[in-house]
Amino acid sequence: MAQASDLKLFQDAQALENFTDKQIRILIAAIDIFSEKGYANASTKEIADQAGVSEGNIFSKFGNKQGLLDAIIEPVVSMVFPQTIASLLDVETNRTPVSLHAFISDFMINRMRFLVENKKVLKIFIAELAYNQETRTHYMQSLPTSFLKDLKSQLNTMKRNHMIVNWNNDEIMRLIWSVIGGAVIDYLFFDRPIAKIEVTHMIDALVRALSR
Amino acid sequence: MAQASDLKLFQDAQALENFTDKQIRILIAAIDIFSEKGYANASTKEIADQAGVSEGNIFSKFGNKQGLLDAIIEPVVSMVFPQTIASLLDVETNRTPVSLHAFISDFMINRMRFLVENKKVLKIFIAELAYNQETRTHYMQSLPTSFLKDLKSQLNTMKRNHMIVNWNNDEIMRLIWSVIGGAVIDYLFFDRPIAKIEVTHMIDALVRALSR
DNA sequence: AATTATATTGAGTGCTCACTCAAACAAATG
DNA sequence: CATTTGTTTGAGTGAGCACTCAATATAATT
Repeated sequence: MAQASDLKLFQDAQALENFTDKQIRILIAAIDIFSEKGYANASTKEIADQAGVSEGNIFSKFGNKQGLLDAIIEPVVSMVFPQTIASLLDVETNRTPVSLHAFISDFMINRMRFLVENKKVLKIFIAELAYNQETRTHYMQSLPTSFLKDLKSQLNTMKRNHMIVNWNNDEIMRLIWSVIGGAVIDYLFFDRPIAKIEVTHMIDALVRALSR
Repeated sequence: MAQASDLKLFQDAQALENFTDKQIRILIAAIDIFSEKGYANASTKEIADQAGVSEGNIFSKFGNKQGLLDAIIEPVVSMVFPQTIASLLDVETNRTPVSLHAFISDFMINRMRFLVENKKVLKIFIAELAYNQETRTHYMQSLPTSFLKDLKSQLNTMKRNHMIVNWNNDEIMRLIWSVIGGAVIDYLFFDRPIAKIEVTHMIDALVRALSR
């Protein structure tokens, strides 16, 4: 069911200011339908009907169908990565060098909260990434390099202090996002709730896996 | 680029016997195009052109567009899971109880080989699973319960012998397929090759993470 | 060679789609 | 109230889509 709370990300980004009531209803309906059947399988007529507005209204505000998708996805990429950096820097300033456990649990808890708050929108984003090469390269190149640099310098410090395994940074990062991603997909696509104890387990597992 | 080797799975399944040369070319073209832009964004005209056949030929053999997708995906579900069972039973008969390391490394190496051999077809399958709810429930319910039962009984044995952590089986299995899946997605969707050393690292990481 | 069976063609069909645009409506401003 | 500015409408349009089918080519059988 379509809900105004699916717009959490837009509120945070103060992106709703230039939208009328009807245009917001279009966004809600589009998020709902895109997340159910995928962008390519959704028609603008269907979205307009569910939103209770005329089809033309979609185009006068968003230009075309792709513009509607972009309006939904843009806040994801413009907020996910900066927020993650912020959370990392926060850990870093508290303790140096950061403990592996603190590093991983902060990262995980932060991202899990974000996930739950933006379920449908993230589902659309992930599905679209899986679906075609163009979208993939387009959005991945916008992944800020500063984000990756901060993460990697953290890992390098921990390696120097013999706190973690001496793998490539890419491998370490992949292991972390694999474990998070597995739970995310289970939650988003197979409706399996994530219990608190499971998050604890995943953190412990990652700490054991990466400790040296 | 479209290649006959993309049909590996079909050869294994002896599924090519009832196909003519032109129909095989249709399959190759469809695998190529579906994996690039997604099923919903591909047109039958486009597939026919790339295969160098008439559009009608697609429909006389496969009935409709969905039938073409089914013909591509069916061998995946009918072979992936049975093969995995076979590999597991193979480990089991060699040693009882199986060592955690043997269990995980057999599982991983087996699945990695399958992955590399069926890259494009798996990409289509995964993307379609991500894209719409219907496909997801349709294919997941065909996941043989015997497969899961065998896996879980293995895990229970290892738990009884205090070889692994005392989590829910679902959690343990999710951790394993998360780590594998992360590498799979990196390989399939972001074209990152998987080095041998990385597989070793992943196996070690899982053993450390799950050992008790 | 004649006949039957199967494979392939490609122009044609109806339908759905994203998108347009002139007109109607509403809100704000002087 | 009059005018401007912005919003919303919905019938209409052309393009592209999956799919049909009668005709033709090819292969198999007798």
